[in-house]
Amino acid sequence: MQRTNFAEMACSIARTLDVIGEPWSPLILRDVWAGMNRFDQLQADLGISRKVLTERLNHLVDQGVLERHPYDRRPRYEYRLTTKGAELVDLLLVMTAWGDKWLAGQAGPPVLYRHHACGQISAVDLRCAHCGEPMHAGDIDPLPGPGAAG
Amino acid sequence: MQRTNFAEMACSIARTLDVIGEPWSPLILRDVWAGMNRFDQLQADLGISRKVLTERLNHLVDQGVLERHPYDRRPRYEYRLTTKGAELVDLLLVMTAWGDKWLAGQAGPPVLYRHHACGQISAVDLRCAHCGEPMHAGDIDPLPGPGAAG
DNA sequence: CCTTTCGAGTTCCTTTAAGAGACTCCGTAA
DNA sequence: TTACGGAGTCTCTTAAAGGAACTCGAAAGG
Repeated sequence: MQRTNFAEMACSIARTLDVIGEPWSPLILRDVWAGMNRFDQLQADLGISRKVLTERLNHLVDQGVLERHPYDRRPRYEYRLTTKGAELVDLLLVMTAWGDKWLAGQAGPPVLYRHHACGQISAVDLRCAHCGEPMHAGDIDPLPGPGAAG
Repeated sequence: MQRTNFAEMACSIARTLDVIGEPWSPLILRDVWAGMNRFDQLQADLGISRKVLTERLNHLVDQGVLERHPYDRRPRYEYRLTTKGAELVDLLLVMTAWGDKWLAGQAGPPVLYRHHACGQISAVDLRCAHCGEPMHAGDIDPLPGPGAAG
């Protein structure tokens, strides 16, 4: 497909999609976060085509989400999350919470998260960074910002 | 392309991607949330192909994320978020927060959100649903859950 | 020294999806 | 009776995903 370029849109959602919106990219991020750092590990775990994996890894490195670290005298690299990439994992946590609630069915969630601070199995909850109260779709009004188009 | 089916994977991230992971779907959701409820409005605002818009809307309705509401005696429908869909907007808020921080550049965020509870321009912050402390990539350990594969 | 092996890509080919734009269909209004 | 508006549908071109075989470089082993 000749895909539309989301990066140029005056919308942070579209721009974020340009970084991790392609098929497989969020799952690659998930795996790297979970400690799968090498090409063949990722390829085997995901069952992704090697060609596509190469493209995705290059893109994620170009975008500053992943870094290549040599681990051998041969040209061998591990992929690790940058700070920018680690903060993208928040997105995965929210996807997990939504998928667990709406798509897991009788079997229940495939993965549970234990929170270090309290030691409990838990999920993420969205709060206002300013007042700490819940912040969801119906709790906010969008306004044009400084970077608005036009 | 013959795309891999994410819905069957034992992973809530993959399953969520099966619902809104296709190109354009998050932007359609954004527009519907912002009050663009009709086919031609969406098509004009996004610049998306009519064929692809039809496919995406059908899929989102099938998945229970959007609902069709007749608004005319002719076969005319408005698309509205279901509860399931409105909760997906959380994902968009997190994408916005990340994009605003890492991709907005000098111009600043294209859109600002005012929080009803406190009246301030703010962004979302992830907290543990159990203890209320911050919950991010480094604050948790994944464990196998009841719906784990195999 | 010659051959294997291993990990990380790269190349080639087929299939499927996105983009673009014209066309259809149906009720209403002029 | 014709024109119009809104929501799709059809067709064709281009690009991307899947799959599998191939390459390449450094080490290891006989």
